[in-house]
Amino acid sequence: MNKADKFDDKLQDLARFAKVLAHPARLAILKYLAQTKTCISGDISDYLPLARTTVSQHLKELRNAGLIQGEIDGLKINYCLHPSNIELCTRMFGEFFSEIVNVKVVC
Amino acid sequence: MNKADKFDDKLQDLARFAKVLAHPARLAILKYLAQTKTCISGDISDYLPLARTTVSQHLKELRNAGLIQGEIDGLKINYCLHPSNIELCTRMFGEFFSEIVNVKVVC
DNA sequence: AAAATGTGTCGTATGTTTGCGGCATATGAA
DNA sequence: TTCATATGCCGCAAACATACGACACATTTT
Repeated sequence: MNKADKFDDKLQDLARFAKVLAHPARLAILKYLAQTKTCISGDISDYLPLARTTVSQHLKELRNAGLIQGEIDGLKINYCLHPSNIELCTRMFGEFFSEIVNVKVVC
Repeated sequence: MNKADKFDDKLQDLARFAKVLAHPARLAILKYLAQTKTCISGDISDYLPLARTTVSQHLKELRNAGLIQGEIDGLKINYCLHPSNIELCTRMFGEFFSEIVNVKVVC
């Protein structure tokens, strides 16, 4: 029943990124990681009003989308932003918006 | 069970915009409207591989988010982008990305 | 007045997301 | 070896999104 795959690849990729960004917890995690440079999953669940497992799931989605990466450090996992993919995402949104912003309109 | 409202207002607003953009059909509609300047719902469902009612629902979400507007013209409704809100959305994403892009990272 | 047209809303089936407790695993400390 | 810690994955329940046919409604056209 999902017809999303009948659309242009570029739009699908952008929609996938948008979906990952479509939850305040994930936006908050990205901002937090931008501040802290790196931190562990437990720090994030202390910081956010969410259970540890819930944060873990959000981290998974961010990782799947390539927006963050994790580095194992003994018992802990240090999470960081994934700069090149953040940049790709930034560029893709920028390009999309440039196509629809400042369009003269009739109504 | 929805804890999304425990987050910062700004992040919630951005997440709401992201959610609307998180479907290729809605991205396609926005691009199509940017091209055509204005068109009716039937034109869009002819253009996209979706049923008329499905398009109608997507249009509703875009309208609710303020990204498009409709003007009644007799029997038809001419849809257009909503330039000021598109610009707001562009700005909000731009601001968010500027906070997380080009962050030096340790892993 | 009757038919055609362009839309919107409703109901429904199916699929996806969200939040979380419980369990498993893996590293490090006692 | 035994215990504590950090984390991930599983499974569930509730909520939400997606797609669409059937219907209703208003405005044109005939």
